[in-house]
Amino acid sequence: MPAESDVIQFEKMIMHLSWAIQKQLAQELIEFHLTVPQYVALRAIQHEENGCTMTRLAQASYQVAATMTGIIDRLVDQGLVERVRDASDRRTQRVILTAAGKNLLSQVEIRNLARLNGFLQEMTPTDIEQMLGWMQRYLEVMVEEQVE
Amino acid sequence: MPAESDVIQFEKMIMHLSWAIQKQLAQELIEFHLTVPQYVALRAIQHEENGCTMTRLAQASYQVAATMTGIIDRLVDQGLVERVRDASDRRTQRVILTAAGKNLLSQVEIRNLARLNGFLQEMTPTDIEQMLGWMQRYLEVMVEEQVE
DNA sequence: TATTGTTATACTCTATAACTATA
DNA sequence: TATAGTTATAGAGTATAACAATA
Repeated sequence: MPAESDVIQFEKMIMHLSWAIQKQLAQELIEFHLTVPQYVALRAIQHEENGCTMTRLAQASYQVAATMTGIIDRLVDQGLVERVRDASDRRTQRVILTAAGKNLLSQVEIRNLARLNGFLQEMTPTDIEQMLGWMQRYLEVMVEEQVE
Repeated sequence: MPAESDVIQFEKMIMHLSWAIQKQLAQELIEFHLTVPQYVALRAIQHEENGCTMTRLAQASYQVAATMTGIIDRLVDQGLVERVRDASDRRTQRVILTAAGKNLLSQVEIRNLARLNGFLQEMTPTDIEQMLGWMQRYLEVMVEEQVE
């Protein structure tokens, strides 16, 4: 059983850090003319092979479908994604990345990885494995179990 | 030097986790009629002895002063904080928690700590110390150095 | 009837620029 | 002049409810 003071400090750190990371990400995305929710959506689309349906996109982004509509509208306006009607089920929209969208995502990724190296170079491979495992576990216990 | 694939996986995990934590926090705060920025502000005020100035509050929340005005307005409307003019410098506002504000914060804290215990009980005290150290270091290297 | 997605609406968050009051 | 804070404005994100099209 963990010490009470450690739990309190842990809670404080998680709150501060997750907020700070999001605010700083927002800052960095400005030069790419992206907001954080837009970036989250782009990455969700990127991880799907044949385009991502709006329902899937909403789930992956922890958003309501109506919210996604607005976010995708703005990405379409910027020419970063396109909506394609599914042939087999004409209710479904498949959102796909354009060439410009893929290009922009890889630029942001390069930037992210370069910055992250500054932190990870202090760590041993074992440290990194351990952190990855803990973050994965945190996600399972603290987030995914809650979203029932 | 860390493996390339670990860096990529780490970046992916940090992005996903910090976003997921914030979205889930937002979800939990609904029943307390709070938004995440409001909660962040309340906690910043809590950590100051004699009330928190708007400028300090903006810094602590990584926000612009004008944004804080609106957030504090809504907290005042809810009766959770009050604005008090500083006697020595009448330009300065000191924002303080009301009894209701303190009470609400402690309710949220109880909830947070209870949930966190589910995760931390799997960990040894050494694990927790190590995670705290890494999170602290991440904050220093990846966030605070950037906010020059 | 159920599902997919959008539209309408109302409110919060956000930054920029212009402003007021005080130092 | 400089600083602390607010107001005005415009746009993005957010959820709820009502809706259209398709299954």
